[in-house]
Amino acid sequence: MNNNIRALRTARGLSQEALGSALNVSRQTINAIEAGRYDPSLPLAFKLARFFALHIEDVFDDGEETLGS
Amino acid sequence: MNNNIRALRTARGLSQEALGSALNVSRQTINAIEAGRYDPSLPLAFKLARFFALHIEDVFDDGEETLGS
DNA sequence: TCCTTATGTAAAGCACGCTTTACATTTCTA
DNA sequence: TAGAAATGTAAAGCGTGCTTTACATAAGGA
Repeated sequence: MNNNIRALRTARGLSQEALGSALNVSRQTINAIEAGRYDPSLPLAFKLARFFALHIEDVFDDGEETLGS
Repeated sequence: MNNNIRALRTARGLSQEALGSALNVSRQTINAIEAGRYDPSLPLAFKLARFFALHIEDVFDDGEETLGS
């Protein structure tokens, strides 16, 4: 599962720590997700997408064919 | 985390077993998710939403304020 | 250069997602 | 009303999501 989190975060000038704090997760969790070491839980995926005002499918990509919009 | 899976599934005349098979998960996994006993992993949430041709946010609801569309 | 901030990563530990096996109950249908 | 299909649920076991603690490295500002 790939994701855009690093790009979205840095575009907003946020550190991993700041993003983690905003979402109530540790900076290591943000780092691991950005690095692709593991996928977030569904609740955390919701928080991340909502934080960036995007759909989950616009933040994460599971590599399968996507919907028309 | 609430979800519409039971309604979406039965609207299509599928058993839990049939849906599980289509997504390569066990019927117990479908049952547990429908019953709200646990949330699916993010990859399984992608599969479920894609199966029903919906966005993840249209299948699952984490109870927080949602986006404009 | 020194200090601070940011990042990368590792280990131990706990909680949960998903499996298989198994059994009970409900519901449909012949 | 009997049998089959569907559903509900439980337990054991494995992998992983996330935590805290800890240490190392990189980069920027005074």
